[in-house]
Amino acid sequence: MYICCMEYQEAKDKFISTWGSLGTLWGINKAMAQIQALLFISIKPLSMEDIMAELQISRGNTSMNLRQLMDWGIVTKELIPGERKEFFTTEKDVQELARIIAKERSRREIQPVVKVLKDVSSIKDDGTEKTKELIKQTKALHDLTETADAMINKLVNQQQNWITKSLMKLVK
Amino acid sequence: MYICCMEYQEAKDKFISTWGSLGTLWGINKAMAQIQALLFISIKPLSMEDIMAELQISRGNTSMNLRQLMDWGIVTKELIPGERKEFFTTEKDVQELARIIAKERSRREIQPVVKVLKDVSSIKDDGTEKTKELIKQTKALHDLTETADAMINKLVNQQQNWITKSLMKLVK
DNA sequence: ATAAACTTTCAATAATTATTGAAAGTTTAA
DNA sequence: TTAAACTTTCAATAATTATTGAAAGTTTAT
Repeated sequence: MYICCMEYQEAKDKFISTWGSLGTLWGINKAMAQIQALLFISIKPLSMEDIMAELQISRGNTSMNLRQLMDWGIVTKELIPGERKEFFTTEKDVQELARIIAKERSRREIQPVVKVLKDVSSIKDDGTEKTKELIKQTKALHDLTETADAMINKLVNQQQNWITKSLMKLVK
Repeated sequence: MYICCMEYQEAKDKFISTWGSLGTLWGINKAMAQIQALLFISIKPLSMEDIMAELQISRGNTSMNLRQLMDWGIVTKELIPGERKEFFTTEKDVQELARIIAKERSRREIQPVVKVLKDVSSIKDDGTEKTKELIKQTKALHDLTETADAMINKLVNQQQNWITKSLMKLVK
C-alpha cells in the first residue's frame, strides 16, 4: 500500500510542478497553473483549505489566483449543499480548456499587438528606404500574426472530429 | 522634414517596445525581443555599438542577448570587409522566422512537458479512482499537447503556398 | 611581442514579479 | 444583532529575473 501511494503521489507532484512551470508558455504564473493542475486531476471539487494544504501556499495567494482562473473562465465555484466553504472545479475537457485559453490569450495579448502592427505599418510612406523597410516588415508581421491567430482559434474551435483528422492527413 | 522623421521614429519606437513586451509570448525576454525587432526593421547590419545606442542598454546585456538570439538561430553575425567590429542581422522572412521560433520552442519547452505527461500517464493503475483520474487526464493532455505541437510545426513548415491557402479555406 | 580594438564573462545591483499574513470585509446561522 | 466561518485585500517582504560595468579574454595590425 505504501508503494502504491508513493507512486500516485510522486506522479501527481511531478505533474503539478511540470504543469506549473509550463505556465509561462500559456501566459500565467506558477501558482495559477499549479492550482489549475491540481483541480484538473482531482476527483472532486476542492476548497481553499484543500488547495492551500496541497500546494503549501498562503490563503491570499490561493484566493488571488483562484480569482484569476475564474476571470479566465477556466475555474468555477461550486456550491456544495450544507457546506459553508466555497469549492472549486476546473474545466475537465482538454479540448474545451484549449479553446478557452486560446481565445483568452488572443484577446489579451495577440489582438493588442495586431493593432500596433497595423498602426505602425500604416504610417505615411515618406519615400526613404528605412520607412519603406519599417512598413514592409511590420506589414508582413501583421499578416503573419493575424493569420496564425485566426488559424489557431479555428483549429481549437473544432471538436476533435473528422475535420481535425482530415487536416492532420492533409498537413502531414 | 522634422515631421517626417518624428513619424518614422515614433512608429519605430512603438514597434520595438511592443514587440519587446510581446517577448514573453514567444518565451524570450524584453531586451532579446527588442534587439531582434531593431534588426528586423534595420536596412543594414548593426554593430553592438549601434544596438547599445539605439536601445540604451549596456554592453554586457547586448552581448548576452545577441548570443541567445544566435543560439535560437534567429540572428547571425555578419562580417563586413574592412571592419573590425562584428555586425548582426536577423532573419528577415517572417515565415522562416516563425518556423525557427516554433521549432525551438517545441524543442525547449513543449517536448520536455510531453515527456513528463507521458511518464505520468504511464504509472501503474492501482484501481483507485484518483489514480484512474490522474491517468485519464494526463493522457488527454498528452494527446492534446502532442497533436497541437505537431500541427503548429507542420503548419509553420509550409511555405505560404497553396497548402496554407487551402487549409484556410477548409478550416474556415 | 605589443598594443589597440573589440567581445565576453560574471559578481554586484536593480527591477520586476510573486507571496505572505494579518486586518478588513462578507455571509450565514442562531 | 451577534459571532463564527469564511473570503478578500493589500502593504510588506521574499524570490526571481534582468541589467550593469569593469575586469578578463580575444583577435588583429604593426
